[in-house]
Amino acid sequence: MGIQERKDREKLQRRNDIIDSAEQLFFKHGLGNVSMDHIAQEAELSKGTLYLYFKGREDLHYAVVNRGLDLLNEIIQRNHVREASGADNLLQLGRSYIDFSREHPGHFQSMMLFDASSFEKVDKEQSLKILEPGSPLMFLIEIVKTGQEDGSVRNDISPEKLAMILWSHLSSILELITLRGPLLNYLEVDKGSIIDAQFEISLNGVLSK
Amino acid sequence: MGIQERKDREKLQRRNDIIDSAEQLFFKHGLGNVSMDHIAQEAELSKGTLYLYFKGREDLHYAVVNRGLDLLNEIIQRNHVREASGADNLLQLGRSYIDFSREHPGHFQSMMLFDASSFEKVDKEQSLKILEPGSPLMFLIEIVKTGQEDGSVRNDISPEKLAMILWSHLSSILELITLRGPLLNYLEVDKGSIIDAQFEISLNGVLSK
DNA sequence: TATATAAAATGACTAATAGTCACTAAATAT
DNA sequence: ATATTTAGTGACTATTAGTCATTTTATATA
Repeated sequence: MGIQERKDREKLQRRNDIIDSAEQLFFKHGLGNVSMDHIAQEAELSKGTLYLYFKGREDLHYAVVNRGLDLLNEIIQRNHVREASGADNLLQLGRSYIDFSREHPGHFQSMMLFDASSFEKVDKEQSLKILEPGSPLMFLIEIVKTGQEDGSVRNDISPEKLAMILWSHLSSILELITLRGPLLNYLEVDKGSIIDAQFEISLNGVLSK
Repeated sequence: MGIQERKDREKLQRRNDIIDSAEQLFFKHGLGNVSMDHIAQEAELSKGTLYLYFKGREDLHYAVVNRGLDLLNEIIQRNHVREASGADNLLQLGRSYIDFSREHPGHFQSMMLFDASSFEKVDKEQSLKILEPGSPLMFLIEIVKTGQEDGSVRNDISPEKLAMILWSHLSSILELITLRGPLLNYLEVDKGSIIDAQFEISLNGVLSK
């Protein structure tokens, strides 16, 4: 039935239009300064319609986060070198994440500000993308495994644990730079060099000796 | 003038009573589920009175955070050994922070959930406690300096930078455990051992070789 | 084509809640 | 005893997330 297909396509399109509007406003005015009315107006729809496509504000926010994850994943996949060692790909993945935070600061902030505790408010269908194969985190775990197999990464700690540590470490520094710039300025810490330093420190602790 | 002194004392007392009430409710129901009306009721005051003592909700939240910082600082100072090497005190400070997150989970969460971007909403008077001498972060910087002087800590990176890295790294893992337990469970990562692993990794990268 | 049914969209309405302010009450000074 | 200053009150406003009875539009049917 061709009509149903078109309708599905249009529904998806409308959904994406709404995310476009939300994204644009979030990035422009900051997450906390954008109301559902505001988004509805931008999307040229009534507020009620937003709730036909999203469970609520958090669900819409998470849809934006999901786009960020897709973007990040693209960058990671693009820079991944199948033939390289696990260690090298680890380094590369880190660089990809840093690039992402620089090239898509809005998305990065949106991801950092997504409250972990509001997962229940997110529609189940899109809820666990972070845990799906192909997500940045899952891919990182795979790379750590590869590194442990080729001997370039220490194997006395489980790949999941190592991956979570690496991810948390890098995220925390990027968050520091993105959200707490004034603190770093006050302490006269250079933003570029702190990334390099953190990178060396935590990667070093993860590679084989 | 004795009357003025008593009044000042009573004012401070009232202020502390309000923080007590807020703290209690925050810890019991979670930060996001407590309204100003609720706090006023708990403190047996009218809502308007809260605004005589605090600039707004964020300011009150920060007052709770400030108490947490004081508590953390106490623990850090208690465990500090003046005669020990910088490296040893670094290790000790990390342990103190971990202890704090375990013994005062409410305060720890409250600190983690305090939005860095809302500093402007905080009363100037209590605003920059994090940057005052004697705060955990400033004390950490001092310890790193000591370590660099006694040769136990690498000195090719500024103490401020190293301190920020260490602080961010440990905070991120503790935040992971506190706010994203389900993720760790799903990945079958043990909470206790991930702390140990992260500790080893990031401390190792900071000590002299 | 005209009519019935289903799907999509609307926006006025409710509920919750942060913050304000004109007023009252209590404490202190004269 | 009265005036003045300080502390406290709670009804009110403004904002905004989310709902739902109603309307509009699109599709199916006769």
